[in-house]
Amino acid sequence: MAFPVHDSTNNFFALCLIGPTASGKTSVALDLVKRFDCEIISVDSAQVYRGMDVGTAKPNLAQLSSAPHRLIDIRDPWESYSAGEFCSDAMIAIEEISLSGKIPLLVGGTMFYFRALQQGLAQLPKANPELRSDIDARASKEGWQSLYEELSILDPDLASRLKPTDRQRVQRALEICILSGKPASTIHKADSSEFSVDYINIGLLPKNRKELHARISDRLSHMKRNGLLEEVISLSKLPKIHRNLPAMRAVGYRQLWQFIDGECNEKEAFDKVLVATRRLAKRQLTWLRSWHNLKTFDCFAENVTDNTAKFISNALDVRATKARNS
RNA sequence: GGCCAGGUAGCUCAGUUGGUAGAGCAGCGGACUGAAAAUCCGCGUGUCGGUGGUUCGAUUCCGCCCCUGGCCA
Repeated sequence: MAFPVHDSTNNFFALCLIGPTASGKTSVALDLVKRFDCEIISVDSAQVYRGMDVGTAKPNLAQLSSAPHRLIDIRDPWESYSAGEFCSDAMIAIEEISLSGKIPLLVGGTMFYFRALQQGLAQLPKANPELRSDIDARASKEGWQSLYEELSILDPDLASRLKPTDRQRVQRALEICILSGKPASTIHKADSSEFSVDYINIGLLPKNRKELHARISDRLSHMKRNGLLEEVISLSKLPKIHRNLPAMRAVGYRQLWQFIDGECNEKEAFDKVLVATRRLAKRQLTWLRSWHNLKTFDCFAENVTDNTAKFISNALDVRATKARNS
């Protein structure tokens, strides 16, 4: 990607507001937009899909018109999206917003996207749907163990770090080896392209898990009243949609689809949604626990926005001073 | 009030012919290079209702008490 070269103080920079599901990221972000001249880029693997509004807790139309979000509603639910596509879309957005004189504010909970953007992805071949369905077909005939053994020959190094049961990664690893003709792990080791963007990471974290769980439960009741089930039912009726699509495996959609298909009753389905949401939050917190340069704030404190805003002003001042002195 | 059944992990329950206990679900920890709200890996977290007694030893046997459900009054 063509990207202007800057010295360390003239780099583009961006704010990242990172937190688990139901931590109140959207509300803080909307407040920050009022206080700073920034523009929001969504970092959310589910909100990219059109028509998935209630279940992904997407900002509503009024919110979107007062604070436009980039990278929301950019795919149909029967399409797919990826970390790689996110990286290039986000880089373009960061560049455009910066050149327009505003500050990019990346907001979301898809930690893999944040990671890929900040640390870069290796130059790997992109996803190939035909090859993947070939691999799936072989797996259902021969079993994943046999594909894992094949990977052990093509890329012993990577295979040793994967479990034969981790079918998604085994598939991806095979895909890379087959498409590139070399072991995936050697490409991983090659330098990933670094973009010259400075990121200021702000974490919105619950000070105790119970409170987050309560918030998740309240939000699910709210989603239920707001037609979550109806949303999933109407999506399920679209001709190109089926339950194995990446979009339909998202929390909420997957479990309610089980109810629609008669695999459980409605209450059971909503209970499963609750559990799946808590586990999602737990995995997000695991990422965040070892995140580098993360300034964290209690997401349920009454003055979260003031606290984060104060931190941001301070960071901006430091930057400005540094730029002046160089 | 009487009779019966039960009280074991956060929940539903199993079990110990007396040697301080284990499943499922929930939960917790971790991994993460183009599906990531995905995909995997690991971990029982316990005054066995309370209190006396018998016993080397009681969650288990016995007495009393408390609680819950059912039946009879």
